[in-house]
Amino acid sequence: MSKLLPLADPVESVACCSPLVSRPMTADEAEAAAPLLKALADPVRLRLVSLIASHADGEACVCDLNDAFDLSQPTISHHLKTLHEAGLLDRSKEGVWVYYRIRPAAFDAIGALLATSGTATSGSRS
Amino acid sequence: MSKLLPLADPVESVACCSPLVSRPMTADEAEAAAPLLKALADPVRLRLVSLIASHADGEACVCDLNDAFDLSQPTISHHLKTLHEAGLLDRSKEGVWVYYRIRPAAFDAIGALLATSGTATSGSRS
DNA sequence: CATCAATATTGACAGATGTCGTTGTCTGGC
DNA sequence: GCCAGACAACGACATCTGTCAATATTGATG
Repeated sequence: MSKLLPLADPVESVACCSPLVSRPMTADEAEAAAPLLKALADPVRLRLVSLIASHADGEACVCDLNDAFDLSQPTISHHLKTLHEAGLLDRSKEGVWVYYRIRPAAFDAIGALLATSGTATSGSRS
Repeated sequence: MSKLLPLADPVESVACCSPLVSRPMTADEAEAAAPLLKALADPVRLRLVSLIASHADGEACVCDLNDAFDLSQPTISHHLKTLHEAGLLDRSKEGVWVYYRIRPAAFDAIGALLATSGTATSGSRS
């Protein structure tokens, strides 16, 4: 499920001038992958994800997140919803509080995507 | 340059419940990183990058790219400009033709970012 | 039950984005 | 010098997005 695109065979990739990926993305694959990146492509949401990831257990309460921004509560709530609907965050309610947790699989998928699109797999020394 | 955020010490990360990253992203870091993702967060641009990456040498002529889509030439040109301005693609003119090439460093940066935000570093088994 | 605190939902609005048609700018060939 | 082809820039337009204020919902508590 995290295999969005087949990478070219490692052996082949090492050779001088072979393509970076074995075949281009299909339109459907692109349509499926774009929403994940879109959800992440906002400074506020990036920080939200980062904040949650930097908490112990990779989960954080909305009340903590609200305080980290100068934005209104509904705005934060909206961004969290966006991330949740994209499948990047899990939600769980505990009493009055709501906790959001990083969903690792989604980030793995994006990682695979990027390794695919560019070169990021094994850190090219630029 | 590709180090957008410091990961938690590997040693610590292995321990049960320590944070995934050593510290959250700053607002400035997020503002800097978001445009890269935003440039990539579009189905057409994803396919463009993918198409270029799947060409030998990781470069492709605009004329080839235009034919792969049902969109107008100006639209493709616009998307290529977006990717170029985000630093994801390099441009070079050869006679009448213009070639776009994957810029690996930019993708490395995004890769580091994601390893940071989520878990994608070492393939978590979901 | 009344009230308060934590989140979500709704509605509104300015600004960004994707697309197109048209026009402009090169470059190479006649 | 002129024309045709490859690509970029411009202007227009509909849609999407981020934000807020106001309101609703839900759970704990007195």
